Amino acid sequence: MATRVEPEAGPRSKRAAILAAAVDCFGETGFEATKWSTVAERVGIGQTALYHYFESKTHCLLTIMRLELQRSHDKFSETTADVTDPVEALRAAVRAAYDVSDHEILQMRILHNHMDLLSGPRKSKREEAERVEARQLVQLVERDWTNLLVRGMSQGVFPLRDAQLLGAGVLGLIVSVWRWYRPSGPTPLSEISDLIEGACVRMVAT
Amino acid sequence: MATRVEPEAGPRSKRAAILAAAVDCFGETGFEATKWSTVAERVGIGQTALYHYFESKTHCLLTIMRLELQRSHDKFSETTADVTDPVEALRAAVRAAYDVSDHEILQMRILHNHMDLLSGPRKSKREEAERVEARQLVQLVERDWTNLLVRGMSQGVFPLRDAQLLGAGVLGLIVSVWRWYRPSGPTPLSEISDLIEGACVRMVAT
DNA sequence: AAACTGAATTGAACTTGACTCAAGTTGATC
DNA sequence: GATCAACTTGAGTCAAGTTCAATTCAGTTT
Repeated sequence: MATRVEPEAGPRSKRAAILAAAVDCFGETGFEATKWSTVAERVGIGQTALYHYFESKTHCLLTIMRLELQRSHDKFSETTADVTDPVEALRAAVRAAYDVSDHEILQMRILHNHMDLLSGPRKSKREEAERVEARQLVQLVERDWTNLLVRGMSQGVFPLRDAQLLGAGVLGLIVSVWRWYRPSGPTPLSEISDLIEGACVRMVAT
Repeated sequence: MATRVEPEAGPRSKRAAILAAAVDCFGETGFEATKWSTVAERVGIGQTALYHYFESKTHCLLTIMRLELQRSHDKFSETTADVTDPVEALRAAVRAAYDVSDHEILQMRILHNHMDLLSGPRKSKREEAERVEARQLVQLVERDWTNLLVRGMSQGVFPLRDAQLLGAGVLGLIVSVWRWYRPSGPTPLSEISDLIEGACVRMVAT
């Protein structure tokens, strides 16, 4: 496990502040709709100072996406590591997917609203580096879910099916929520979590 | 049911050609990545001629989205109209959702990659009109699925659950495919359709 | 303390691509 | 062949992202 070192070292670096502000702006206003200069304003620096930390607005977006993917994968691993029963592991994984802060909800929204960015190659070096890394993390997360299903199937707990396809389905079902969910909305996240948890179990274990 | 009259009347109108070209470009290259002028080129007209038909690039996108939503709703209605058994209706609806041409696949991709556009209001009149109409169609499609579930639940065929939330889940699961599916990919759409059909039935009817 | 260093920051100019406008062309109809 | 609406264009404007050379700042060396 080579843990990446985020370049946030310098004590007067505003990288973290920029990322936080960008998540707020991109998440609430939308990536295209938010002016890059607005992010600078919110941090309290000039527009051009942003380019000291990120090569472009898109580079910042890709970084946010990669960080969120990393977080998702890590949380999945932590949560399911010590659960042997496949059904319980599945339940725990779904619950973990919805055990998130408001800020993380925004990151989810940003991530899934811009997944298409990961398909085509980018022109600049650093953007492309982030894209490739994010792309790999997507595959890693997909494999996380596939493996969970494979484990259950080989134990005879889940009926045999195309684990990869079904895993994509489960994952798709879970993340589809971030398209429409708003913390201010009428349905509490806990209720959603419960319903999706049940749905996933039925989908996989029936 | 007031059926909208698409302004494609004039015999030398290139509106349909523009829409078709835009679907190809936006679907393959992505909306942001494709230059508006490229669409004009592909149709064989000057860039400014586009503005005779669409107020803006975004207006064209919103129109594509609305048309696709209309198509989805119509297809759902046609398919489920004469099926009384809820389980069979559900199966038929899922199958219909994946019974699409290559061009329609692109439209799906475009639609679901830009759903977020429908949340915030637009500045210009015609864009806003398309947005509102699309927004209503989204709700209509959601209601289509919810009603299908409600019908099954009240008949005692489906266990009682939050039909609206479960409907959103089913719909989310189905459309999540358009994020990653490519006709050139390894998995044929028929296989995906079968797996999702089964998954939906288990999710809802178990 | 003065000199030095690299990180951080800035204002002004540049680039790109969406969009506007005034003027022109085309084709159906009378 | 005159008229009118639909359609098309060239020559621009404008907004927002980006580049770059010059500058400030904080910490380190001498």
